[in-house]
Amino acid sequence: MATADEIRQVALAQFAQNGYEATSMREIAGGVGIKAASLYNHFGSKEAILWDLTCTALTSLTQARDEALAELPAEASARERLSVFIRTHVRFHAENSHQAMLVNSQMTALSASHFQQAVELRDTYQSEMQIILRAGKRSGEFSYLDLDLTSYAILQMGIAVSMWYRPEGRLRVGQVCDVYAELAERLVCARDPGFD
Amino acid sequence: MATADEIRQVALAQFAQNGYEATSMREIAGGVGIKAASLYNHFGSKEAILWDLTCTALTSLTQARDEALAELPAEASARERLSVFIRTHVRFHAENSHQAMLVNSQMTALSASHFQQAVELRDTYQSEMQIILRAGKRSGEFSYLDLDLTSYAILQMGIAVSMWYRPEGRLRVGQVCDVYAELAERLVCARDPGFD
DNA sequence: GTCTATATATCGATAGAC
DNA sequence: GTCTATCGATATATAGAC
Repeated sequence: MATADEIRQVALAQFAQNGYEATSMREIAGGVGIKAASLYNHFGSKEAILWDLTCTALTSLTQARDEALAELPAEASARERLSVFIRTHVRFHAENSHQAMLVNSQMTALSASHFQQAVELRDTYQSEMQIILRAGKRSGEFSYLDLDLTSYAILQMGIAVSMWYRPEGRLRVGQVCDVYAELAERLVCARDPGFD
Repeated sequence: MATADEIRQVALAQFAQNGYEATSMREIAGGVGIKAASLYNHFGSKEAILWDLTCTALTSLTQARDEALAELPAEASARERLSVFIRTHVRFHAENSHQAMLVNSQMTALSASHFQQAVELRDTYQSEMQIILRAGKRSGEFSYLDLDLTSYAILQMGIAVSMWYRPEGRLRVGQVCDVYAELAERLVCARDPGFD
């Protein structure tokens, strides 16, 4: 593997587990097997590493969701779209917990400019959930009290999976996705679109 | 206010907003209006401040929940108990967002011994949710696929309120509690206990 | 591209005067 | 209980040899 990628891998694990501020360039270098000064041949600063990792995490998450939704037929119901979204969302947070924890708790360590860009990427990702919820209410499939709060609740349930899921645990990742798809449908009182 | 309490107030805000590692003793002292060395007349170390704040936050949260549940009659239904729990939970996270964010993202900065004690306090708090969910399933009020995941989901929805709720926002805290009580009931398919 | 050596700054914490 | 002064460690980052 290229050295830059080894640095990404080690830094991601350490930032996610111990926090950005609590991780030193020496510790990252030690994990790679080089000296701290050599890191600067690959990244201009410590913050540049964090920004690289944050960008990759947010775009990977969005791309995974977009690819999954693109496989649905154009006439797919809101219920189907919600199911695909939440399953991809939960699977990503289970299988990429370090990337998820980085985005969830280390973004404040970014520079002001990078932080703003990261917030925009995250908001773009989350806005698709509200589009689906609105469409489902319009079609009569969904019923909910508040769009913002319901969308936050659905997304947050899945984000938390990154904090407890372990591959060797009681449930396979597919089972976890099944449960959360059911929970999300309950939050919007999902009904079959042909119910009327 | 006693100086120790002023230190608690300033440190809580700075730890929650910028993170424990990113906050220096000089910055805390500056917020109080004293010099960094004077902090050590009130707390033995920086970690002692974090531990003090974490303990207070976790016991306050548990106490608020216990007091609210204690006001219910002994024969209260699981549905009523869930409603009181989630409303107290959400209200605390909305009105004490700094304490909530401290517990949610700075606990890893504690010493190993203190971290373990904090995890136990948090688990004790969360276990009551599972007791209510089990009772509701037994009585036929609730229906859910997985106890652990459903309880995580309910608690996590409310925890996230601390990250976005603003007193000057669109909804009063009471309205937010109403919406989340409804969302929690949906997650367990809550029905009136006298339905059969 | 990695190394040693180092610059410069800041960290948590202590000593001792007042 | 607050202050000034400072210790020793460690931080990010750079310079220059190889």
